[in-house]
Amino acid sequence: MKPDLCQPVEQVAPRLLGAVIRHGPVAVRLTELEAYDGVTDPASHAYRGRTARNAVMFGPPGHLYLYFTYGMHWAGNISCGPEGVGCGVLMRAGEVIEGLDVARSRRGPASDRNLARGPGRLSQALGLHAEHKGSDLFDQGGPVTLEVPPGQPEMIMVGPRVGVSVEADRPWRFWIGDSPFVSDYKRSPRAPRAAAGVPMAQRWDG
DNA sequence: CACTAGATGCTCT
DNA sequence: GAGCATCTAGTGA
Repeated sequence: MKPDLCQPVEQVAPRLLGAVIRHGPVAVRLTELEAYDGVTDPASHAYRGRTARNAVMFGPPGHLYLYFTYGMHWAGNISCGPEGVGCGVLMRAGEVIEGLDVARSRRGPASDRNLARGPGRLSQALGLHAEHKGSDLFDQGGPVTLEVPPGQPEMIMVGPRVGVSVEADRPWRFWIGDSPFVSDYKRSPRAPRAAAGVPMAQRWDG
């Protein structure tokens, strides 16, 4: 089924936990997602307006926004919000559930737990790169597809996003509470110290 | 196990 | 030129 990706992005992100992204033989069940909103969120690539890089986020919802960072990693997002609004959900981690042999060969010596734990690793395990920019994830004939099962995982957790230097306390990271296929929290060294009373992880109740 | 330094190149200012 | 929604390999315990 195709969920409503035009709800507020911090409501869409938890809704997509448990979804399965597939590229060829490799399928990954998403265990950890982060919301980025172009209007209210200075941590979003879309906050400063449309550019060549982030244009996919301003396009129709349900497309793949891929960006290259740290000189060697691709990170994948699901574009959200109506056309003209730059929102996205970062796929931060997942569990490889099909195509393990292919995923392992792409990931070298990594353990199975680390095959897709982290945005760069997830993209590498799936074999995503420049040619998949902008793919329609809900086009069954396209190279990369997303399948969202009805219902939601039992235990959803929420806490601040990993690695952002601004808005580092905003609790817009969501993950499946009992999954081992989830990142460790790491605060950006450039971010100011956490404000008092900000929980690193708490149960999410939609 | 915990911690950290360095790699590496695209994007925007 | 600065910054980056990261990752790996290395060290030390």
